[in-house]
Amino acid sequence: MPIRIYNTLTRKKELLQPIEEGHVKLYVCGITSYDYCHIGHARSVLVFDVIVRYLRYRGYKVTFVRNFTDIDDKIINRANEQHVDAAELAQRFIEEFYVDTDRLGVLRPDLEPRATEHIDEMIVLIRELIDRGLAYRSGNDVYYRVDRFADYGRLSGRNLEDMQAGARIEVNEQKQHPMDFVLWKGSKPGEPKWESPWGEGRPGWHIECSAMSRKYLGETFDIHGGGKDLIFPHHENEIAQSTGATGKPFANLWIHHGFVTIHDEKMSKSLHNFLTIREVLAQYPPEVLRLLIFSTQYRNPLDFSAAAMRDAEAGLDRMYDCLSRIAGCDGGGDGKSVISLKDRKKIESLRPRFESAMDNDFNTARALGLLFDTIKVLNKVVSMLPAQPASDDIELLQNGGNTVRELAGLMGLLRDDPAVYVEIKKKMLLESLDITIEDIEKLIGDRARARERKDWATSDTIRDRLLQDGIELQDGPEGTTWDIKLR
RNA sequence: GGCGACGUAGCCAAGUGGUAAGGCAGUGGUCUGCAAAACCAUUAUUCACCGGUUCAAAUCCGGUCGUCGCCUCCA
Repeated sequence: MPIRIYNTLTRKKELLQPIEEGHVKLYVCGITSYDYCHIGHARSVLVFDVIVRYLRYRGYKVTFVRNFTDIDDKIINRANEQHVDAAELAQRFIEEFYVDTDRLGVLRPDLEPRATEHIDEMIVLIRELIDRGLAYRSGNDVYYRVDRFADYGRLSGRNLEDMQAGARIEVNEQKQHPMDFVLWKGSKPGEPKWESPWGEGRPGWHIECSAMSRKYLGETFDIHGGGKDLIFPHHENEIAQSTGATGKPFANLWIHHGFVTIHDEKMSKSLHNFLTIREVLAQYPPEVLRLLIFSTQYRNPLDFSAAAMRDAEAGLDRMYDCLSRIAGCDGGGDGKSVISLKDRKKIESLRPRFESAMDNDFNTARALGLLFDTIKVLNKVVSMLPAQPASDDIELLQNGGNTVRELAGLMGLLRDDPAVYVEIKKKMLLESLDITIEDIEKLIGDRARARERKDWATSDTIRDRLLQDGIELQDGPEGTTWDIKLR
């Protein structure tokens, strides 16, 4: 079965047909490193993480390049505010980026080029554009001449007239056309700068991706990705630069994911409504955020809220509980199978159904639904099992559980041992409560003695008291266990 | 103003012509001293609204309303 991907350029789902048989070349726009990453960045990183993992699972070789923008106005401004060196600031937040993405269990790309390490390649590209009449020098800057590039606006579905009509751009005397964009910026005193044929300066934002993708993936490659907000102007300008310079198509497929919203508004630095990855991970296990993000197809908006995280957490618990239950079902005998043909088929057909969901534009929401659907059947089977279950049934359960875990793993889910997952969560939640494990255990002991004398009033008082602290008691055949009550 | 996306149960969310996946919450049951947890079962005659095409529409076409995004830095 072929993989179909929605292509922003054509607004249709298209078959993935790598230029080089079996080898997908993917370029994704990474962060500008001047601050901590928010969960919108997390979505970007996680969406491409699952895409890369899935393509590899499907047998493709994937060369995955994601850049760091480590020089730009925002970095310079922030560095000035904090009285630090711009390069140091950029380096620091690249390191913080790794702290966050490592905690999320994100695979590192094959190559992570930085803008400042590719100034020479950018200069070469700008020269080519000047030679072809697509760029011009103006003062200390170099600009791209948009009206010379016939396809300008194709990716974002606009034309120059429309854009000018609604443009909120300030008039710049240096530009021949208001929509022209800067390729090289002459530096002002005190700013980071590099030598160039046009004097000291620094590159414009868009040119780095054209230069670096060309260097590592070639003039034409398979997939270029990023957030929807990059379609215009960033990706539009990349196409103008790259195709302008080479005369060849740039990327064949463009993947753009939707935004994370809060109260249905886009999360962004300028609106000050963002939550950083680390703020969220201080409250929830990383896989909860992954589950939330993959519960919606990547192109749709995703509204973040505590309620949504709670739901995701409950769902993840359900997944782990199922695995843990299956792990407890060992020792098959030669009893009769209790699994119906229908249930057996459902369990055994998970993989092809999962693949067909993912083949259809990486529909993780549907894929997760299939996983839960299988979990429902697995749970049912476990509950039907007699004392001496048939070894065939045990084998089917274990295979089913293993398949669930393997496929969930493509989304970076169910990677913990179920028992470990529970422990980590308990520890995390206990830290936010005003009670120690010793206190809890002492009260459980008191209550056990009360229960022995059938003093239900005392027993219930203790239980209620603990519940007020967020501790939930569970009486079982082997004594009383406790758990943190979910938010 | 231009361009685009979306509107499916209380909430989230699949479904892109063949008679509504899944999760959370709710309800009933099993279990329990009573609970909780867990498991099982169950929950939309209907897909914003109005028209049209079709044997058949949540899915296609036209219109209306609503929400959001891009056109400035943004994942």
